[in-house]
Amino acid sequence: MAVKVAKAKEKHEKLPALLPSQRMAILKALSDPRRLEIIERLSQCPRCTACSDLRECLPISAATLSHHLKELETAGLISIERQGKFANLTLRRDVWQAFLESLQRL
Amino acid sequence: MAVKVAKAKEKHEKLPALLPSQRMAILKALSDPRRLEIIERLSQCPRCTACSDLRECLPISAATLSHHLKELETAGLISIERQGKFANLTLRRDVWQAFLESLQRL
DNA sequence: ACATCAATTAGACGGTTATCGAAATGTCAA
DNA sequence: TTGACATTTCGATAACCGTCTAATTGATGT
Repeated sequence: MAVKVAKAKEKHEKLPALLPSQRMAILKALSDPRRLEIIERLSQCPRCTACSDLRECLPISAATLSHHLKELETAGLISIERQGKFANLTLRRDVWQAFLESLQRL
Repeated sequence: MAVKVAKAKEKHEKLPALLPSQRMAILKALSDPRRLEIIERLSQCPRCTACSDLRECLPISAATLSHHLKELETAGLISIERQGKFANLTLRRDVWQAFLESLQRL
């Protein structure tokens, strides 16, 4: 999923512009306060141990958090790297940048 | 409503940063395909005669369009200038710019 | 005054979504 | 193996939201 984006990041290639449908998916994903806060926190930490850390800040159940994370992942904004019991989240800064540019281009 | 923004535009002042609540309101407003398309169209035309023009493009009833316009106005993204029977819409480009910057600042 | 037209409001309906508790899955350590 | 722990999935519930039709408001021209 969203393979091109990951490859482009590794190879320092220029990202293709976001499709309108991808832009819409991201906007929908950002239209919830908890999800926006997750993105904000991920953007501040270079690495963020997942739910464990996030659940200390957000007043939601583990189930709800898991739901939001899946939404963000589906929208392409974060990647979830599972390691044993835990899950590490990272903001996809290249996708985020492409998203901002697609809004600037209007 | 959003008086400071309008004044700042006229006087070429620097806009204050968006409050988190304003940013959230704008994100919510943009999370609907029709509203995003309205913003897109407004950004292309320097002046856009309201519902008359928009309804030719959007497959929605007048009532639904009116609802969406009110949402965009409440979020601060557009201003509606009523002249007799008609309503003229304009994108608040200063608010839009402030919104983009508040996302870049993350 | 009246008819017409643009836009808004009111009210209802159906689909979507955020949320939870409970159960399931999977991992690690003793 | 067994138990504890992190995360996900399931099923249900309540609130929200986009949409419509019908009725209303307000302005214009005859």
